Amino acid sequence: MQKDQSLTKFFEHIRIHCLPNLSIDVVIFGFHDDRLKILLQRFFNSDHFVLLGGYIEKEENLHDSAVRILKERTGLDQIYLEQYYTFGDTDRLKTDLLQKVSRKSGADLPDEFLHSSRTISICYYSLVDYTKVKPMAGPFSMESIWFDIENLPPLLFDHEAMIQKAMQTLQSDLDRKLNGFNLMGETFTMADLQKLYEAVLQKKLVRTNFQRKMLSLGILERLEKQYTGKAHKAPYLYRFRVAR
Amino acid sequence: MQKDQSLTKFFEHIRIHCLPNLSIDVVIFGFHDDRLKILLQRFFNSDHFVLLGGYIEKEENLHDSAVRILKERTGLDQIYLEQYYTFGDTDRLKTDLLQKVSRKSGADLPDEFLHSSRTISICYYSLVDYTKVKPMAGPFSMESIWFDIENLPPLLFDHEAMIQKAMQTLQSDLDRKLNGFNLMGETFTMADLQKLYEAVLQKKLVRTNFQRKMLSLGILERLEKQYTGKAHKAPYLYRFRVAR
DNA sequence: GCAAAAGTGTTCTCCATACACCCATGA
DNA sequence: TCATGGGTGTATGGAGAACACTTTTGC
Repeated sequence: MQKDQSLTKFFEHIRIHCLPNLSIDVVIFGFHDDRLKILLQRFFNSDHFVLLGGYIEKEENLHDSAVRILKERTGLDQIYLEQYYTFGDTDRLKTDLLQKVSRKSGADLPDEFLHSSRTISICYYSLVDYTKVKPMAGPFSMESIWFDIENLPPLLFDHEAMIQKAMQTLQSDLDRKLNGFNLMGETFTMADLQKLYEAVLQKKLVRTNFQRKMLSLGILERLEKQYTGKAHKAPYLYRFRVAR
Repeated sequence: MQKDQSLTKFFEHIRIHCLPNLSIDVVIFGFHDDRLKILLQRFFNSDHFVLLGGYIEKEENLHDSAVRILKERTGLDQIYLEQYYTFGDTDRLKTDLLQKVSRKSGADLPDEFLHSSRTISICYYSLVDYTKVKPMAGPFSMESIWFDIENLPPLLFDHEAMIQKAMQTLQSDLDRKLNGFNLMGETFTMADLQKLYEAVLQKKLVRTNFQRKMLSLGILERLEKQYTGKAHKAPYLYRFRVAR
């Protein structure tokens, strides 16, 4: 494996072209099987995971940087991204745990990681259409995996706190910014939408009132009925009316 | 004037002890004469102003850094601080304007400013008791002045956008976090409090309903009446009931 | 007593909740 | 015709808006 060499090259590239002491991490939310999911990448070959992230090029706007990182790793364009917090505690990298994990997994981490200098991370959360994401490998990992928000694997650094704060932000943004729609596909039933809201807010909602509330927003376009072959009334499909 | 020399020393100190490419800026809100105010510092001897800010020491937590900067410049301890956004566009320093202002004012700015490298600024807003602030001089300025939010002076960099976003954040935080109280003194009348809310939300509120709403929160303690000598009913004084 | 401001009571509307009811579908 | 889920109607309660009313104060 020439992992070592390519990683060294990677870090050299970062050192030359990117801002020191800074990184971007992105909490990528998706929705599938009635559950809210987060896309994480395995940290080398360990049993720990981390958020997708990257570094900021010297001549690149912050937001553009987050967009680029996401595009590189998910193949997605036109992504919904929201900056929500910047994490900068001196002990946020938890290097003790990092070294333990690295030893245990036999990963041959470069010094840049094991004794990494202080890094401040600007965090974004992103809402994506789960079905459209094609996870791609990153420099620290061969695989990216979707995890249930309820059932996350062990995480490195302060990425658990990042996810928690992203979740809180999403919850309080959901009604105000109506951005939950970015998690859905092109068309969907009212039941789908309700399940999404329930997954984000982590509580049950009353079906009939939810329907009225959504319709009263005036942003849904009712399409034809969806006949599923199930023994009950066929639900309407809806689409988001694009603001013009 | 040995401004040049001390500034050079200051920047050398920064280069050694602080993180490169990063800064902190703080929007300091106060309330006086029924108006919402912001504390700004004159940029050298120019007619332009900037937010109070500073740099992050290499071994200092982000929040601690903001606290230190505020304490150095206002003398305040126990300050209400909230991180709200990180600004990082490549053109945010608006160096064209900076150079023009510098030439016009005859300020002899060090190269670090005129051709300053990319800086990403982590922004906080702070709510302080106006009467307790004793503005102190900073490295770039002799004077700090309170300005009406409605009547700000010309600003450098992207500090106008920072203030605007801080204002939006404060407005939407006001009801949810009930942090407006940090802008008031120890005791106050209901009319004082209403004027504060009106200044922040920039709209008139209905007196009678405002009173009921505030009292129903259960966080106000009613004290003795305040006899002002005016020819009308004396209002009660209130104090914030500290959570125990 | 009067004007001005503070405090309280009352009504109305709106929205969220809760729940009853009917409708459509396929077995 | 029955079970299941989808869609609509309706009663209720609480919060906010609007406004009438009373109380207190110093002149």
